[in-house]
Formats: sequence, structure tokens, C-alpha cells
Amino acid sequence: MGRAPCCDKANVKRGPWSPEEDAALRDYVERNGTGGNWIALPQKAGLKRCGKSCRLRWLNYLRPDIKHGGFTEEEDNIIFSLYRNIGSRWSVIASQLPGRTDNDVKNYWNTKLKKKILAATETNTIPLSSNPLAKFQHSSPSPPAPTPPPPLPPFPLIKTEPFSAGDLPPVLFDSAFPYAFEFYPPPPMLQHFPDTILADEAHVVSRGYGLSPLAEDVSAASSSVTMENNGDAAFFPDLGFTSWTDLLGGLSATGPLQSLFS
DNA sequence: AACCGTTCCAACCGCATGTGG
DNA sequence: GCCACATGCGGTTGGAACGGT
Repeated sequence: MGRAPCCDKANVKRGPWSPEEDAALRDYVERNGTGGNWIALPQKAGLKRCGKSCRLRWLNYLRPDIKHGGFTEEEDNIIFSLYRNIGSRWSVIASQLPGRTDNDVKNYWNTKLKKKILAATETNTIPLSSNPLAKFQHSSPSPPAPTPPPPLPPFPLIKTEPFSAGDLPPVLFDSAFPYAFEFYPPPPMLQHFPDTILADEAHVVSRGYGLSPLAEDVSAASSSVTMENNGDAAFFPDLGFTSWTDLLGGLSATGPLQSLFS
């Protein structure tokens, strides 16, 4: 037996919302709030819609703080950096873009930003090594590898215990998202950490959540660097890092990253 | 003007997760 | 711990708008 549907599809309207429906939903929510119960809301608001549909319409379109219109260069950078670091976790990415929804960000990425990044890579505006899409690109004229590498585990893993501001250096802490990443496998820059590594904005999540590994580099890094948990965060004793202070003390930032460290 | 292919985004779907009894 | 239900989330789709021929 399958899961019961969230509503009776025969008796609910589907498809695009009319201005009248929008007005009814907006009026109801502004007067009464959601009441924490979207399932009951459409009936109370006089709408022949599924509660799920109402929720989506409110969150993605009707909310007063929604920002409509094109994405800025800064938003592009944030999406790019976060996608590279955490993948398609659109709700997390959207939470860092005031007024944007996960649906917005997802659509924007799929229809525009992905192509923009691919184009930038092809014109060398973005180094291939920094491109989260590099693995999808052809590397002509060399033929594809005969055996594809095994799938990588998801990364980074996010600790479930929240941090407080004092636990981490400011560059790695944001009160809106008080979690640290436990890198698994370890970020490849910890193998080499050239002085310029952090000058590349793409290597650091814009809001300072963590240092990002590259999928393409991960398997090599994981085989040669060991990692251990030191309290709440992951460090790399083989490389001489035993704390965040050690780790950050060995790194320098230039360009757009200077503001994060100053 | 008509047709066709592409782009874009709102909306849907189903699974995952959270929560209360 | 189990179950039922509500909500959250990411992937996918449908169709309107747009541009080219």
C-alpha cells in the first residue's frame, strides 16, 4: 500500500494561480498567519487548492520579502561558491541570499549560471580546477578514462551539533548557519596549500563556511592525508594542523578574501 | 504570418525528515 | 520504538514567452 496522497486531487485546482487566488491566499496569511497547518489553510482561506500548493505559492512567490528580478554578480559568486562546496543543497544556498528562494536559485542555476560558468571555463575566465562543472566537460582531444572512478561519498559532511560564535574563527562561522564542516575526504589544498590557494575566491565559501574540496582531487587527497576529530572540528595532524588557529595561520588571503580575514 | 526550436520559471511530484501521540 | 501525519526539499515537467527562419 502506497502513501496516502496529501489531498484529494480530484477536488483541488491545479496549474497556474489566478490573481484572485493569490489575493485570497495573501489576505488570509497576512491576517491569520499559516497557523502552522498548511493542510487546513486552503479550506479556511476559501481556496480549492492543495495545502502543499498553497505553501509553495506563498513561499516562492507571495511572501512580502521575496526579491524578484535578475541575480547580481555577488549572488552569482555566492551560488557558485556554495554549489562547489555543498552541491545542490538549494535551501542552504538560498538561505544565504536574502529574498531568494530555493526554487529561484535552482532554476537560475539550471538555466543560466551553469551555462555561464561553463562558458567562463572555456574562455579560461575560471580555472578548470575551480569549476564545479569540470567533471561534466569533455577534455578533448584526450579520450575518456577507460574505467570511471568509484563514486565519491558526499562531502563535506556537516556536523549536527551547532557551534556558537566563540568556537570558530569568524571566517568559519555564521550565526545563520552555525555548523562546521567535517571534511571527508580532506580538502586537497591541505596537501599542498600554496600561498595563492586562498586567493582564489572559489576555494572559500563566500560567507565563510569552510574550505572546499574538489571532487576531482578528493580521491588523491584522501589516500595520503589522515584526519582526526579534535572536539567538534576536523583537523589534519599529518600536516601539522591541530586546531583552526593553526590551520588558518598557515594560510593567506588576497583580493576579495582579504575582507574575510581582516 | 506561421511555424518551430529554445529558454525560462512556476508548479508538481515523490521521497526524506520532523514531530506528536 | 512505532505509527501517522505534516512539512521540507530537490528533481522534474508543462507550458508560456521569446527568437529565429
